[in-house]
Amino acid sequence: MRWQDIDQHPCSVARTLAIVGDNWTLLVLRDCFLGVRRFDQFQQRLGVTRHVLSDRLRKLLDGGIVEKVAYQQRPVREEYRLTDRGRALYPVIVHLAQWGDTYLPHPLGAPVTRIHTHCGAALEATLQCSHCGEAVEARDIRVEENPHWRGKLLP
Amino acid sequence: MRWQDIDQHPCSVARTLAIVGDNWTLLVLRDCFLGVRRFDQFQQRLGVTRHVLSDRLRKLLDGGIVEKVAYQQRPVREEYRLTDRGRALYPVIVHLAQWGDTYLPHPLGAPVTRIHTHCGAALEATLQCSHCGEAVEARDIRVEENPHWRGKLLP
DNA sequence: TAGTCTGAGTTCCAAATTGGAACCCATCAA
DNA sequence: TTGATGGGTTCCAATTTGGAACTCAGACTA
Repeated sequence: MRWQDIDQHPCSVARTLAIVGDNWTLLVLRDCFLGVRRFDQFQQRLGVTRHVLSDRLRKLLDGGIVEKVAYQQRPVREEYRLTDRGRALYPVIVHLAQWGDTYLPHPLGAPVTRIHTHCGAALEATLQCSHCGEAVEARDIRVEENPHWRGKLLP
Repeated sequence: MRWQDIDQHPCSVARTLAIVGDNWTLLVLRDCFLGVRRFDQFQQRLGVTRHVLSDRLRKLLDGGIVEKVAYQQRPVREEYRLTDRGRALYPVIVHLAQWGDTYLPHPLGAPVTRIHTHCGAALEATLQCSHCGEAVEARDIRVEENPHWRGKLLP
């Protein structure tokens, strides 16, 4: 199968990754959440080549994760801003950052700390069940296949 | 910059993505969490070519995310199992799946439901602050640069 | 005893994608 | 008039991928 066909897949993870699962795209998103908005700024920070960046930003646009907003007329200059859909991916970035901080620590410490502005504490995200409020680990989860795909998706 | 150099980066997200941020690797991980363990099973489910799969599994091994365990002797056959480090990536997969279910819904509904075995409810993960217990959104977070990189990492 | 099957890869080649660099275009500023 | 600036596109060589075939060790089968 080609990578470009995975957006056809019934799995939600696969369809999501068809937009953001690419080598550079999650780093572009990380930068979006740090407030980066302009093409050249992404390019300099990531060191990715310009046409790859151009292609990835187009995919994020097509997926509705960022939108182009003109920040000046004459000459028209546009920047890329996260949409609400895009901001909903924040937990993914936070958990990737936390995993890295925990398991691949940098000798000089974590480069940034995320502060929850409402309470002032450093954010430590855990997977929590919104029903019972308990912290959830992978072993506490059972996966149920929905009737239409019975026997087709699970191993 | 080459993609292969991003593991040098001070950013924890970048270093994490150096291991899992590849086109196919997060799908391999998704399958790990569904219980897939054997080379041919990954290969058939993903449709990825064998040498790409071989390469990705090696990176997951090197990153300590999976380990090889012999499930029979003579001939020795080994399977790939998640380590504790690997299981700690579960929130990433869960949030990717939830995002896909919400924003790229499949006409036939979500393919699988994750049930929290302790309480029996379908898991709906939210990003929560472990200090105050409140649900956290991207706009509620302020990023603080740690002293050593002052002025170098943030835009 | 030869032939075939299985699991887990490795090797080969053509096709697609990337990295690097240069180029383009509209506008502003000197 | 020349040169920046921002946001790209175009070109080519080098790398990576997709697809298919091959390997290898042991087991099963007739």
